[in-house]
Amino acid sequence: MTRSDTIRDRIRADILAGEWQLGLRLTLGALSERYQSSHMPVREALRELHGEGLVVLEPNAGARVRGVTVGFIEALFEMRAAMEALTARRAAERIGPDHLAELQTAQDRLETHAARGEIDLVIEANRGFHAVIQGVANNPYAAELANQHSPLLGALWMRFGYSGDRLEGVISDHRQIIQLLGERDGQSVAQVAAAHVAKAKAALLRAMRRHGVDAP
Amino acid sequence: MTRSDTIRDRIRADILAGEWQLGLRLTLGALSERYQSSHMPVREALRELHGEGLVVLEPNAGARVRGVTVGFIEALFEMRAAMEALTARRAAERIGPDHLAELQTAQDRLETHAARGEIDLVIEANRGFHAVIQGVANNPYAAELANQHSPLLGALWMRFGYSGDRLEGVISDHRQIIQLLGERDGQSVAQVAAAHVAKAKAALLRAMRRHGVDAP
DNA sequence: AATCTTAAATTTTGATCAAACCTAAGCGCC
DNA sequence: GGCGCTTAGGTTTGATCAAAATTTAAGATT
Repeated sequence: MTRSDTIRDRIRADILAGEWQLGLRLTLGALSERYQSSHMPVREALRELHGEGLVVLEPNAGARVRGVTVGFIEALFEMRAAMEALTARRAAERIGPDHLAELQTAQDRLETHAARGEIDLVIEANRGFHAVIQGVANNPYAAELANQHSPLLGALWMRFGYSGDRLEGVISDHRQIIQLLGERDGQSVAQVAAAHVAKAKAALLRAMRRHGVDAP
Repeated sequence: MTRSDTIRDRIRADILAGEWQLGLRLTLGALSERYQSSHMPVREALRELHGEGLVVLEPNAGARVRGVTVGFIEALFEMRAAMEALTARRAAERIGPDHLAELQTAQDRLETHAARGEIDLVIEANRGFHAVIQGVANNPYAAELANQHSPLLGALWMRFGYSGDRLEGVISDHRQIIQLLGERDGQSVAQVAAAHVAKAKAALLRAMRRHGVDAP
């Protein structure tokens, strides 16, 4: 793990923790002092975060914090819903028994960790579940695009919580997705996948409001 | 326009021109010599191109060219189809007479340039048309994501051509989209928008094959 | 002869320094 | 007194150099 990577993660965590307010200008001097490094790793970290959407860059004017607002979250999840629906539909066309077994394994792991309340492992297992579907869909570039935001999403869940009833919903959705993929019902699985993401959006926004973020 | 910006554009053009083959390792030394600069602007340019999807980065292992293959183009346009459908549906919910007039103006400009065969201005006007729809949809972050690849797409069209019958198809699709947005028929406009992108994908792939790129 | 180890060369990453660029405050001029 | 220019401060961008990591190749050992 390179230095600019760790700095990127720390800046992301600080933004999500509300350390800096929306639109604040992030200067290289301040950041490099805060994280005890030279300017360069900070520069690269900011470009990475720009790719994740957490930071906006303007030429010759540096970087600004993009606030994690309700509008931002809604946009992010709407995009994800569209992508997941697409991926699920494609996966339904190509899935076979071996892939179904793989999917079930990922799901079993997720449920085990859920039962034990190991949130971070649940998040990781969830990523694994969706990675299997992406693999079946055989569209590596689409998967890459969809995963561009996964560190951000993981950090959001860790910060704002992953409630028990949310876990139940995820598990039931996943079971339904496995079922429908097995029946190769692309139309239905696309709808369930989109709804799955929509539920996640609602749950996250609820949790954010509970933490007093961006009330309206 | 900063130096890393121009280098970014030149690298992109060189990749699309087939200057380097798929998977070739791009070393900082070679690139900085080729473009007569130091390492740093090249580094930033490569990170930008990584965001566009033209280059893959691995820690401590530098950058590799991602070939503009059929699979890559298909993935890119499938994502765009999903996004455009989403945006169009949202726009249908919110559009008003003033926005419709704005859209018609953009379309008129596109048709004027098309009649004169000014391809580069057509591409620009086309971006304008879709920008209006994105504005109406009022989802700036989704728009940003969708536009992340627009320099790449523009370069692709410039390189592989924009045939006359393709122009006709674009114009007719756009007219239909305006019509359906005016009727606030979100369901239909989403379908037309998705089909619009699908046609673009087919046209581009045809043009690429004509140029002998990635035959299968 | 093949494989593991080790060392050299190349390459990426990080630090420091110089130059170009925006921002803003102070001064003179109308 | 208000407006525009100039200059000074700070910030981003670019260049150069040092250090860490990786890859390549050669040599020794089994």
